[in-house]
Amino acid sequence: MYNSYKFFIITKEEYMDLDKFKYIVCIAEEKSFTKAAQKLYISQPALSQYVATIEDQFKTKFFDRSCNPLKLTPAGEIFIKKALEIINLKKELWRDLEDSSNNKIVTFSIGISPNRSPYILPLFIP
Amino acid sequence: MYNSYKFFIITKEEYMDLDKFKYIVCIAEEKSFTKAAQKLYISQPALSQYVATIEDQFKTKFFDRSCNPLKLTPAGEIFIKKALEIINLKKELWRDLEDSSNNKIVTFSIGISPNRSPYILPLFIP
DNA sequence: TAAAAATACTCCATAGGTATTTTAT
DNA sequence: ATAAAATACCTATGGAGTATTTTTA
Repeated sequence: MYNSYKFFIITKEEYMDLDKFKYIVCIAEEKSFTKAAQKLYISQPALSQYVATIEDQFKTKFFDRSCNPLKLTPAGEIFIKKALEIINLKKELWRDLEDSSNNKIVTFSIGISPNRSPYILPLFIP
Repeated sequence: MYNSYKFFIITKEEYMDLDKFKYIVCIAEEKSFTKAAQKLYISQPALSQYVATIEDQFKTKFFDRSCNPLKLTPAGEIFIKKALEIINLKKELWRDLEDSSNNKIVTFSIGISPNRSPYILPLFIP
């Protein structure tokens, strides 16, 4: 008879910082780590390390550094495409929440006679 | 004559960890910080702190804790809705990259006589 | 009064910095 | 030879833990 084992495979969850997707996008735009780092106000090594980390996570290279200027790999293309969609949704999220937050702030009650309100209230609507 | 000043307003960029969006979703589903924390395999205080941080960033509350079970605020509803879309796009990103990665792995060359290839090659195509 | 969320603190993992080396034109 | 990316190493921020104190039904 065989022993029975239970394995709990702890897969360290990938780390996905939405705001750093723009790092990859910026490198692709600038076609350079150094220039992208300047635009992003971070150091070039920090950017290289970030890319290395995320490339390791996906077990793929996003950039072909063997040519100058560097260019996107097919995986890089895929990443950029979806990343832009995600970044866009994030912006929508921010906008929606700011809208709702602003609406909340300007929510107030006006004491006004019912027969005059049709003339006054439209003035408040932009 | 007045002195002239230059102000560099450093707005600490919001921190958006895509993978933690599910924290908010989970709390909404479980209607409880404690239960959500258990499901997420983190401590309840860690979860409370995360929510506090992100609520501060958005300057809005996502949950109304004044009732039991707690419920989503309007801002919370907005967050969940967009967060689910973003989480879904993230899954697509993973899937797309894994697809491309798998394709790369199985890319190989076969030495085969041209006249036999029409019969053999189809066997490799799923 | 009991269950759940918030607070206080501590610790450590890691993002990002500087200095340097390696690589590619 | 020069410019750009990678590597080595260090520091400090903040995410997550334990212990404890408010809350609210």
